[in-house]
Amino acid sequence: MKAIVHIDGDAFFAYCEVAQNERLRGKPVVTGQEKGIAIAVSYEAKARGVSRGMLMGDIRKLVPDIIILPGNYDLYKVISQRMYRIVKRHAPIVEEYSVDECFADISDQSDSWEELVGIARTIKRDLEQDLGMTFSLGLAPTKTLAKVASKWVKPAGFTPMQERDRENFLKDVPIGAVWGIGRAMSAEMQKLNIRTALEFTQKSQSWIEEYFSKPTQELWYELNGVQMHKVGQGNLEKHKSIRATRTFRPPSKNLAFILSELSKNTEKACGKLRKHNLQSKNIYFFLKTQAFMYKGFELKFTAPVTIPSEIMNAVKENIHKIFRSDTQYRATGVVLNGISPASVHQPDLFNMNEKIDNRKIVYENIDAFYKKYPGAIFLASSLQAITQRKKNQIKNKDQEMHNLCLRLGFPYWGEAV
DNA sequence: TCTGGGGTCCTAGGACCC
DNA sequence: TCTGGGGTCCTAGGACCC
Repeated sequence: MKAIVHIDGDAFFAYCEVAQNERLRGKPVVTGQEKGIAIAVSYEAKARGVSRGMLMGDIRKLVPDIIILPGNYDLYKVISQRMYRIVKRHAPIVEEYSVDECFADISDQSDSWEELVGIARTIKRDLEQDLGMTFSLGLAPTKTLAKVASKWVKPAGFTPMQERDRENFLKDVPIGAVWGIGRAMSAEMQKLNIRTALEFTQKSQSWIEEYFSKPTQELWYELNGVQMHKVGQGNLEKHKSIRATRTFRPPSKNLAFILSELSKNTEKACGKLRKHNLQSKNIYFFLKTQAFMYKGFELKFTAPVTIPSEIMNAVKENIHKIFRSDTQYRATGVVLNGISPASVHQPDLFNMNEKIDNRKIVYENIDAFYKKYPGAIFLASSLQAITQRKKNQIKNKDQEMHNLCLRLGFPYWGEAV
């Protein structure tokens, strides 16, 4: 018998804060102070009308005694790792799906449904006792059904879904609420007169194969209780790509400004790359137009890179392939693909290693310095992006550090680096 | 919701090759 | 070789997720 548990932390970031500070318990709490919008909302705050994405100013008006906290992502990560450890005590196969969610395959633990339910309950009890916060769990024959089940009762819910009650659940699930059905697919389903998950599952296999592509076909099987997606044991640490993007306002058609935004994003992405001791070979950079269209270009390096100025030189050479001076852009982004551990050093033919190594040493120093004074160092090519923020009166940590940097007379690191 | 940021996976269609 | 058919590889962009 297939038995998959889906485990979902309730308003995870908010209750991590509560678990760390008992005085917050029972009070309305939101995180996201540094972004100015609510990122996580405790159920006490939800009960009083606060929702995700709401502006902090509006929240204060609505709930004067609200507790607003900045995100503490290191803390959430530590608690997340404890969560995985607890689940792994009871299940051999655990997929770390996101910081607050995981799947566990307990199929082989027992042939009795009652016992499987017992195991899931034990996982829930241990999580809540050890971590001081609540979780919602679903137990079902496939991952997709387990997702439906864990959402059924929230917060602190536990919902077992056996094959025989599957249809009873699915008749009340709007098709757009199913994991894997987004806005576009949802609209298509409406056109085909499919409103609920049950209606979708009742279509014939041949009909599904005619109308939908692979991912949606797999969803059909999953919702019909046939496992298509195994619980993988992948670790979130192994990323395949690293990305940095930023939206700016107002939109711009100024090439120099856009290049400076790309430079900023490149520095950010490379910082993350070096922090994880990785290197990248394929770098994709893109512009996002005001009309939400993307135009991008992929740079392929023969030897892996970790250093922003090398990338920016190539970006500048190629930007004209995607940039149109008559188009307004609202964001830029840089994606590092082809990632490998930095220790795998590819010797290159032209004996450039010495030069590269010197730069690496400089950047090792920069990374150490950055830890002490976040935001204090950046490429000269990022300068315009930073001064633009000043114009926009955006007060944030970066800006403060920039001012501090000016006051203290730190040098800017130019492209000579 | 006129729309943030960081990820993954899929696919149509172009390039290239018999 | 004005022109068929079919395979493979690659990439830009779409769709979805948290």
